[in-house]
Amino acid sequence: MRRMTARPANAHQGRLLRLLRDGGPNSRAQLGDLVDLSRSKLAVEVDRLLETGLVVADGLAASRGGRRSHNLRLAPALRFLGVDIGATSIDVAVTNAELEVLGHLNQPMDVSEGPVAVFERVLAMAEKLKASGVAEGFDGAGIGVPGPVRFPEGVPVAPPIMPGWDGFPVREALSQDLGCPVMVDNDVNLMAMGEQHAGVARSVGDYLCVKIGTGIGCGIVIGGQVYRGTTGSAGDIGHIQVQPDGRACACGNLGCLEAHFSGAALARDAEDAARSGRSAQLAARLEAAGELTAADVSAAAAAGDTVALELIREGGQRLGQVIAGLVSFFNPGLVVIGGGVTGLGHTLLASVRTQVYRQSLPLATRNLPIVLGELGPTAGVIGAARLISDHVFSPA
Amino acid sequence: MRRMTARPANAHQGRLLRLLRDGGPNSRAQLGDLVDLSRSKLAVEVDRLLETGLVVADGLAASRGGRRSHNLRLAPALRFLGVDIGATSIDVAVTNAELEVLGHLNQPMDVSEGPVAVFERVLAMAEKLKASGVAEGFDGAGIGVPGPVRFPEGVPVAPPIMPGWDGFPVREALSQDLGCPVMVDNDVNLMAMGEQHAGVARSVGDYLCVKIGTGIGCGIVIGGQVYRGTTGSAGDIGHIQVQPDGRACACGNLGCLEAHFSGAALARDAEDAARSGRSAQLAARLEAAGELTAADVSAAAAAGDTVALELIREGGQRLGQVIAGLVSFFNPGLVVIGGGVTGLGHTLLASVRTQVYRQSLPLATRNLPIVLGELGPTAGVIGAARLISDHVFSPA
DNA sequence: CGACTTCTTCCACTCCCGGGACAAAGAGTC
DNA sequence: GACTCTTTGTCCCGGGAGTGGAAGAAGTCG
Repeated sequence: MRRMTARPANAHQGRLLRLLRDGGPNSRAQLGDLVDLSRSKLAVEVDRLLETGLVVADGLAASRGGRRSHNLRLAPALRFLGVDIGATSIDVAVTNAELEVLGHLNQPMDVSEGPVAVFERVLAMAEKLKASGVAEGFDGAGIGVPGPVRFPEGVPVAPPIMPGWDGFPVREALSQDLGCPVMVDNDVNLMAMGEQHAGVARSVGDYLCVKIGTGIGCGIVIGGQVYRGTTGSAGDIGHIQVQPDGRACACGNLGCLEAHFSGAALARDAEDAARSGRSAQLAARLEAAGELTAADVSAAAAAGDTVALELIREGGQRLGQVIAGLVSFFNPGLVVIGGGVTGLGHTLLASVRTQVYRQSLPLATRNLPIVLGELGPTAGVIGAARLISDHVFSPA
Repeated sequence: MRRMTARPANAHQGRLLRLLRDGGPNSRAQLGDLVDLSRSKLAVEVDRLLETGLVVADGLAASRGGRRSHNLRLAPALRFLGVDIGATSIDVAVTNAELEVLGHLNQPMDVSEGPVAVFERVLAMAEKLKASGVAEGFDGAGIGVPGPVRFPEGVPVAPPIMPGWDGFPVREALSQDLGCPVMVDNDVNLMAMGEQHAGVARSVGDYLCVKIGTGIGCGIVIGGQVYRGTTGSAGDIGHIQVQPDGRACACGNLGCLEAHFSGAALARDAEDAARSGRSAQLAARLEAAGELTAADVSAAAAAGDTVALELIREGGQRLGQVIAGLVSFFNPGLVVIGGGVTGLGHTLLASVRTQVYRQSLPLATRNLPIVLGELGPTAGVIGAARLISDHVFSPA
């Protein structure tokens, strides 16, 4: 069932919609303070938005000393679908027009099973959310995939960890199935947008968002906009060399960051440590589970296991080395570290900070916060919703 | 003598001025094809520009099959001053409104002599150019300095190689002395703008411009605009670590790129090679001149000296290592290498290319040209003129 | 209850802009 | 050289967008 969502007729209306999205319900007068339009003009545009149904009246606003104003808010029935496809799991969430998460599902699934199987699952999860009553239909969907994307077309290109996805028309296909507008982007970029919208990066124009999961990627935000590079592969820092003649990487080179530090590398190192008997804790966990993950390392470290701590510390140093270079080059106003292994938390952060503050130039690091993402697994889905809402809230 | 240059009254006029600057003289009709304005509107704006004197009529245009059109061109008396202050020399040039260089002077001078002495010299050079008849006054001046700049104010901040320049109000002071608008930027950024305006980077939106001089810097161009970072120090890649526990750098760290490869490092390596007797050629040059520079290495390499070639090859490898990382991160559409040691030319280029194509991901390098800058020492001054012309040709 | 403030609506006026009509100037053809 | 066709420049009209003032509605505060 196709749902015809109205679109703003001009840039002013788009601006107003985004203000209502980011700032919540607001009165006409307050909007007037923000947008620099004459009262009459503002009234006209608001009336048109009310006509389209994108905006509705919502009671009286608090008085500012005189006549009380009527509040405006985005249509409460608007729903966006945020989908974050990771290497080994899928997150699907439903948000309202203000991008508040109303329902969120997570299921393990290997992305290598291919686009058809994955999207079958995604659609099933979306149906489940609908059935739970949080949505009747969707006005747009944002999709994140763990690899480079040709953004305008919404098609993955040459994704290393996603065999079978190269060239699959994700945007086209899902737009058909869901009956609503769809945008596709790299999962890291979406995390960056999520942290910017609702997380630690609010009010920062230029920043970097490093996501450590199965691999490592970096979202680049410039002037509030995600920068994607010439072919859509910007931020692909997992294969920067951190050690000449270092470990062999799946990409064919030696010493890549990902080979030395990432969810996958950490798990392998931990298993090594367990088998060689260097860490009793890790050995016990290996015994119990049959395999180790980054989460096990995190737990062991929290329990005081020195080998686990050392692994994290060393990884943070590698990561810090790369980030230091990027900071010198890009001079961001903030660095956010997030992703699956954020559980490593402050041990990792301390190690990264030490390395960056030591290696980068003082001018670039003087006021540079390096922090953990605060949204965890919802960063991706919120970013996805944000992506598509930017699209829906822009004139066609 | 203050020269009051008119400014465009609106964005349309600015657009037209920049079109005339970049495309040369043009007829109304051709401009109409480019700007998507109605003929009436275009006529009005052109008339106003003619009134201000920024644009003048210039004979008849070639016929396109019907009535011939009158050509328009930017006022032939407009003059921009481009100043490129390097670590050890100063370039000053005068351009017309189309940014063609009408006169160019170069003098050796050490930037460490301080801003007052340097600008005295700059003003003298500007006077000399005036005296030679290429200009009567200046409608704007762009200044490049070898260090980070707080761009909006036009003030150098914490420049490592420019003691005494920190906080010196360059823009303010020169604007007073020259009696025209002045903009200040990092020399590397100006080189990037120069190569974009008149060099190899025409028609490329996102690219990197690596300048190798006494130090090493990198201009970052995104969507045709220079990116300067949060504090104006973006592109400062000279102190990215290329070797853990490598050579000591003036900045206090170990293994910085600049310590291993730059004009200064190359000269030092060459002297070592000469003294230790490994290279007869270099020894002879050292004997003759008393000291060696990057140019000597370049000349020796051209003459077939294997030690010099090896130095260049090794340096290119270091540089390529860093560029490979930046390419993965930034995914540019082009990489330009320029600066004083471009004389090292194709030996260096080959070495860099090898390293980048081997280390970066195929998706990022698939269509990535890595080339030498084609403007040489004029890139900086043209970029400076471009900077200020963008300012002058924008509505106030 | 009255003075003052804030918010909303209405309206007249201005300005911008697009497009059509027309004239001017050239090219090409016979 | 006359004629047609095309391109270019100019003029004018009408529609639409936007501004700011004024008046009215709905509050607060003393």
